[in-house]
Amino acid sequence: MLEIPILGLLDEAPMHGYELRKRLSTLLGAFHAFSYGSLYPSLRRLLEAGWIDEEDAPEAEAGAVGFGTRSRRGKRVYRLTAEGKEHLAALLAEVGPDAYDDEGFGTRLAFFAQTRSEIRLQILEGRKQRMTEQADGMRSSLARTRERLDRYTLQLQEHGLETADREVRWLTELIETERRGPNPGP
Amino acid sequence: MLEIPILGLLDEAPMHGYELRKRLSTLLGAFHAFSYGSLYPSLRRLLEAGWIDEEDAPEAEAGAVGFGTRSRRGKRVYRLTAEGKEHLAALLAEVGPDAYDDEGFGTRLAFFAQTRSEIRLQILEGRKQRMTEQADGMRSSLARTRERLDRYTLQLQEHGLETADREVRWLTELIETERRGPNPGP
DNA sequence: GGCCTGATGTATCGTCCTGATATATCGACG
DNA sequence: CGTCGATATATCAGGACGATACATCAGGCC
Repeated sequence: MLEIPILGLLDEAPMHGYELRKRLSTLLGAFHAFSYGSLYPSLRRLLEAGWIDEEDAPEAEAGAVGFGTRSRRGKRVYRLTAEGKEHLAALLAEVGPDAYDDEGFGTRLAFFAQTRSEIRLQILEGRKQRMTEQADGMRSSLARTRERLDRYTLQLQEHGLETADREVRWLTELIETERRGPNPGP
Repeated sequence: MLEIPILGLLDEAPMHGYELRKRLSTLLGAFHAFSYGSLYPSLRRLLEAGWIDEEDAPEAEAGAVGFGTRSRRGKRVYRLTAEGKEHLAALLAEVGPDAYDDEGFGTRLAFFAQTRSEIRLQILEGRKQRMTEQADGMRSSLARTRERLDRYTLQLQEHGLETADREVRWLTELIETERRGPNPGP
């Protein structure tokens, strides 16, 4: 879910929902934006888990601070807790399938600066392997069916294949750069 | 939802769910695969709407053919109805926002051969405009924040931007090809 | 002053998808 | 004859998406 991006952004500075959403849209570029329909429920879950808490906003009224009942115009500012910081570190250091798919990889890369170089390399290699497999799968499927496809389906599949191949090359560069100049960890 | 790809595939030949799913995974290449959790409910909805019906499978038993109760091993073969064929044609000829986003465009392109050249051009132009706007948004956001971004976030955003730019160029080529050699409609 | 628009800000709802899981049959291979 | 992988259908819990509702606030405009 939105665990990593929310915790990651709150690690930089306390923030309210609206601002989180704006930052999320630009942060991930290719990896789409998220709607309020997922943002606010996520914040609630993170609150319940204790990873974040609510900072007293200057204008906030006392009494009746339940989720959804707010007397004055409440700007709800969220902040990362100590447990949340630990949890975020654990999530970012996670290697395995989750870290290699589109969303898992994208969100982790966006917060790579907060990880050790060793972990960064493992995630990059895992993602590269995943994308290589995907590209090879598309390539062989295309080779098998090429002559049966109409012009448009063919264009669609070739474009998809080239996109995958390009990502593999990009990852290769990232890996080489990482090996040559291993930035210090967080 | 899965309306277009299911109807489109069934238009080529009657098929059962499992085969639909296999064809869907390869058909769309870049535009991800779909799970059974969305496929079977979609089939049910399409049945209820009357766009498809169930062909008698040779081995199928009589009585109790309700969805979910099947006496013998039931290979349920689906077929496009006349209304379904009309509905599909209407969907494919739809121009507007829905036809320009990732999913809407991908699925329509895969069945472009069943559309008139005029519609094809409109959809390609719409998609191109959409992607151009997206790329420009990323470009200006990147220009504004470039110096504040760490190396990894920068790489992520630049890769996303290049991917968007590449798609615009690809669409430009498709449009030119379409204008030069307007394939006949279906 | 009075009005409107657009940005800020929080929140929920219906519809649908995803990933996991359960169940059963079929063909091939040793 | 047993077992393994492919074929095949189906459901469930959890959660995402898009739309929408509702406020406040700053600024322009007459």
